Parts: sequence; C-alpha cells; structure tokens
Amino acid sequence: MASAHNHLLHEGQSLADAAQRAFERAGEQWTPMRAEIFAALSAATKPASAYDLAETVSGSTGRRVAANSVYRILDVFVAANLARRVESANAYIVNAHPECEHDCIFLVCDSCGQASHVDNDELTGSVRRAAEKAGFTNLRPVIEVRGCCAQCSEGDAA
Amino acid sequence: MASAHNHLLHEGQSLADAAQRAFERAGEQWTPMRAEIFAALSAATKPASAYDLAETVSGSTGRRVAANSVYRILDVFVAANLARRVESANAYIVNAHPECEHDCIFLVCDSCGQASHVDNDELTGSVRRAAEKAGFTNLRPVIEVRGCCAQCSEGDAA
DNA sequence: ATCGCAATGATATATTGTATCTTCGGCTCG
DNA sequence: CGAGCCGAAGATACAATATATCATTGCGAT
Repeated sequence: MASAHNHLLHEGQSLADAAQRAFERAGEQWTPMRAEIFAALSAATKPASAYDLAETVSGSTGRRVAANSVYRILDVFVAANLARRVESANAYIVNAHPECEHDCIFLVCDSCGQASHVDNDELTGSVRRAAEKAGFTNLRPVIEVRGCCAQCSEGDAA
Repeated sequence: MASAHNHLLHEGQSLADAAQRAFERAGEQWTPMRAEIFAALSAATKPASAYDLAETVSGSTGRRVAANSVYRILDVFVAANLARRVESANAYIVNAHPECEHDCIFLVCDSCGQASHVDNDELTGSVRRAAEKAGFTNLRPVIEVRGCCAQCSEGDAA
C-alpha cells in the first residue's frame, strides 16, 4: 500500500548490472574487488558484517582480503546508494534498487537475523520533517524495527 | 502538536529519585554501583558509551570498574526504561521520564555528538503498525536521525 | 552456620572499526 | 618511452565496542 511507485527490483546478475551502472554514473570504478564484494553482499541472506564479507571474499578469491579493504568499499557503496548500513546490527545489506534514493525502514528479526525492508516515503518524510523542525540539517534517518519475524513466530509456537 | 500528554521531566536528584522509584517498582535493586552509573549517565552531556561510563565511575569511586559490569547494569536500566541505547552511536542516554513508556525518536548530531529526543507517538505508532503488518512481533523500534544540529549549523556558517 | 541467590569483580576474548604506510597498476604529460 | 601522479588495494597495527566465564561478596532465609 504505502509505496505506490514502481521499483525495479533486481536480483542476481540483473542487480549486479544495475549496480554497476549506477555506480559508474556516480563516477566510481567497478573494479574486480568491488564486484566480488558486491556479489558477496547480494548473496547474503541476512545483513552481513564487514568481517563476514571479508571472509566470504577471501574464500571465493583464494586471496586474503583484509577487513579495512572491505570497509573502504562498503563506504563507497553506501555513498553511492548500492548498499545500506543496518545500524542496529552493525552490518550491511544490498540495495535492490540502486537507481532510486529512499529512506528505508528495515525490519530485523532478533531470532533469525534476517532483514526485510519497507519503503514508506510518507512515514520517513514525517521523520525527516520532525528532525528539520528541530533545526537539524544533512539528515540521515535511521529507521529500523527489531523484533521477531512471522516465520520465527510460527516456528516458536510450541 | 505531536505529544500532548504531560511528561514529568526530571533532572538531577529529582531524576535520580524518580529513576529509583521506577526501578524498584520493576523489582530491581537500587545498589550503590547502579546509583553511580546512573549518576554518570545523567551527568553526561551526550550519549555515553559503556567504556566512557566505566572510566567516569572508576574516577568518581576510586575503584576500578570494568566494562562488563557497566554493560550488565546498562542492560538492566534499558529493560527497566531508565535508559535507552542509541544504536547509531553505540552509546546510552538517560531517560528523563522513566515513569512512562515511549518509543523515542533520537536526533543525533554528527558534529557535536549531542542527542536530543522527540516524542511523537503518532509517528512511532505508524512505524510499529508497518512492522506489525509485515508479521513482526515483540517490536523494538529504533528511530534515530543523524544530522547536523542547529547549533553546529550556525557555528559552521562561514 | 550454611545455603541459595543476586550483584559485582576479574579476566580473557570476540567482534567491530580506524589509522597509517606501502605497493600496484593505469594514466598523462613531456 | 619514461617520470610522475593518482586512485585502489594490501599489510599491519591498533582502538573501540561487546560478550563469556568463573570467582567472590554480601545478604536473607532456613
């Protein structure tokens, strides 16, 4: 209901292609290392920490990739809207529609760790306005909800 | 506008008293150590990390207080609504009205680090409803806005 | 007394995040 | 072509944040 505009939701190669296009449009280089990290991030089933990604990419490339390299690249990804940081999980998640800017709402399951995201510009807009009214500028809203997802609730029902 | 109900906003000893009452009503013990940590947290001008508090309390008591003790106590404080964790800052902030439960919105300045909080139950209620609609339960909303506060914006105006 | 329990202490370690300096590879400019 | 520049990535060290485990203390109940 909330978000009525059409997103292009990408996955797999289509997502990587879209990401690369958006990334290069932002003036950044799509290097092999960056592609590897993006792939690892897209393949993750839940928010991944920089160290998770370092390990994954170390495995997939056979070469040791240090955490600081991953952090550097994640920073660029976040700046270019290819990825988001989930603050309450100290982890990162791929942005499945890198072509449009959004304030996202993340729902993060305390039990299984999976995160889903909700777009609701009306709601995030209200949060922005509240901050602006308080004199804040350069806003970066962090809107997340920790809780127990539907799947885990079922499973737990003893 | 938003929050029309009357808060009792406490500070100093009045806050400590209110906190102690709420804490004991929750079935917890108001020990000297907990009082020290609460005092340090109340005195802080910005969200304080567990390690900050450990150092402060070590200084004020003369005895070495380890981080894990602080974490334990902060966990109890958060559970009893005496304090909040600011996820995007990995830090804690005192709750100035421990007697009423709220989802808070924190505004955190990237420049000076200070945090203010906004109550807007309508807004936080919408976030809750969005999560519930997605099947989430046991909700714990994390609503924060990083940005540059009014004071810092002025100062920076070159 | 001593048992049980909650709070705290002590210690070790895991996880997350930065800083600094070096190396590599591609590019331009002369 | 070679010298110099520059962004990306590697290597290393370290800082900051968070948790795990076991020991100790103090206090109330039996």
